Amino acid sequence: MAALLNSPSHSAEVAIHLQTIASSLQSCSSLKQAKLFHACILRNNLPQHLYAKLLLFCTTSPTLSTDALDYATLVFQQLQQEPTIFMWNTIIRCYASSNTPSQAISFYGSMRNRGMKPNNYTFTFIIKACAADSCLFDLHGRAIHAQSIVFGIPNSDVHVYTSLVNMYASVAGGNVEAARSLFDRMQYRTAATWNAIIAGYARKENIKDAQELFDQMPDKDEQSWNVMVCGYTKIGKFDEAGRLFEGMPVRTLPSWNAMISAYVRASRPVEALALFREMQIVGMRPDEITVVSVLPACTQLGALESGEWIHLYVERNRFDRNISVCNAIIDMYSKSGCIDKATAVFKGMRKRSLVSWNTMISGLAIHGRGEEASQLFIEMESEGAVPDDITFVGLLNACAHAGLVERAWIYFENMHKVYGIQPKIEHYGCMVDILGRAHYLKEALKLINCMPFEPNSVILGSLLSACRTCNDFQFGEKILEKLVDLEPLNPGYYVLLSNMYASAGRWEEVIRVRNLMKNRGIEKKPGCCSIELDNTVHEFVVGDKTHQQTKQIYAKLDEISQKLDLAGYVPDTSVVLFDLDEEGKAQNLSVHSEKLAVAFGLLKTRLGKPIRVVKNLRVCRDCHSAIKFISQVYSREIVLRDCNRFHHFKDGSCSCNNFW
DNA sequence: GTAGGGTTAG
Repeated sequence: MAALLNSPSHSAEVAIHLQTIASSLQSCSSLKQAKLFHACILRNNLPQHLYAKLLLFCTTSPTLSTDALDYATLVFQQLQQEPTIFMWNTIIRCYASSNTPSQAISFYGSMRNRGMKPNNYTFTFIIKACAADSCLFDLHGRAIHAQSIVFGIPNSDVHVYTSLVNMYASVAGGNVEAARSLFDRMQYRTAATWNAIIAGYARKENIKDAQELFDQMPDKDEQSWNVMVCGYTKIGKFDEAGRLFEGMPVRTLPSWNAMISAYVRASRPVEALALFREMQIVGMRPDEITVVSVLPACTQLGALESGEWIHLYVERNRFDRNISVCNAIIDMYSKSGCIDKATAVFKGMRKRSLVSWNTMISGLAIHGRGEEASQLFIEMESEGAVPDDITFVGLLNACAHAGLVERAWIYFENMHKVYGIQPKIEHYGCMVDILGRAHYLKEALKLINCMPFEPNSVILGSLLSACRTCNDFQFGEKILEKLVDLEPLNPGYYVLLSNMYASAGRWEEVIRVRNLMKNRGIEKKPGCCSIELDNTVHEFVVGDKTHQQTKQIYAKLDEISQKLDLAGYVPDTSVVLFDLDEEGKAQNLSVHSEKLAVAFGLLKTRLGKPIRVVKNLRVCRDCHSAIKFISQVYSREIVLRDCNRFHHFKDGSCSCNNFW
């Protein structure tokens, strides 16, 4: 090829090489090579049909990069002659499955303007584009269906009609009934047609019709089973899904991926990880999708060891070129307490998406690294990334966890003024939170009053914590009652209310609230802590005695308690809900899930290794103070994730500066 | 020389 580039263009010589070029293009594997061929075509003034080959190559490489797509577009736009229908189809097909399907429709528009008549291939591609985006469907879906009839596509065309069935059945604003009536009128159907309509029913959580068609389907293929598995997981019927999964003739990679992602979506990370391990035992190799699906399971659990293992797997298999994979790893590390590792992955990425920046900024925020988050935002802008509303949630959270009131105001005002993003209720929530923590209760109220939304439970919740910070019990009580009205089944508010009365010593009120809960059948969500050791997650609730090593754990607790006494720790009994005497309260505190998990961590890990604990609720005030002491007395770094943020305990203090 | 359906995303 290089020889062809340099040699003078003798038409005879070129003709000899034509065949070579055409066949090489098919096996050519990099964009760089494609460019070389392009140069070759230009240099030798080779015929137009080779451009078709070139386009085809650029757009069918196994992982279609945006670079290849951009390049193909350039080639297409610079064609000297009018493109053939094949070329139009090639470029449209490519955009239909890209992340900008609207471009496919634009190209179709130009094609029509230039008088080119679409064929059956064209329709499958533009229908696919409409199926990918509900806005596109709303704008063009039905019109394109009508045009297919105008241009003479018969309903015996199984490809076009399957695409149509899929479009109506899958798009958010479509309807399965329209898809069904097309399906019923089709002369020929393939497995793809059946799967499309069954998936449509399953997506709409109409498992009955899905199952009925599945039972009628003549030749089921592997995908048919996957569709049903997904359908059952979607409505929470994991037993049924599991039975299908176990019983299907062939379990393909998507089958495993479907089950794993379903468990993760249902917040059942333990089962997701178990399946992930099982698939490797049976010799199924995880791909990028598996990894993106399973990583949030590690994130949910704070299961750092499993997460690290997956990171290693990603590097070995070169999945780290995939932006989504990296984003999931960054999120896993930052939510598992390793913000520095998250930063390292972020820095190592060759290309980043908006999600990458947002994930990193939110990660820094939950670790209280407000300055670094702000710095990253500057870097983000200098690299030309455009922030969205989620970026600002991250930035405001960063200010909240670091107590940066002034900076928060600037972001809040600029988001509309400079970036044209209307603040949503979550942004107001962040601001109320920030103002409240800084004791600006009046300003917080003022902001709520001029907000264009009705205050929801999040806003009221932030206001409530502001009342606690400012010790305004009367106002706090009012807000709480409103919250209990707003969400009468949320146990958290009753507990808060009860706590508030308890700390004021108003025990009759405490009993009244607790009876209210009882009468309404509401149970307090039990606080639960988990700690991962040797790839196993151990869970503890208050006063837990179910662990195999309970005896040792309680002995360790005794030892801790003695050492803490000597160090000057005094239990903060104001946090106890019940009307116990002081000794009883201290007893209750000493077996909180946080302390059990930390005791177990001290027992089972060697000196110098940080102890990582995850709590499902907010960390208790007394445990927070006790763990500070433990970090000093035992010279141990303890990283605790609660439902809001991270606490890094070291040498007797915590990274949150007592803000949480 | 192009086609249809299933699995991911803060």
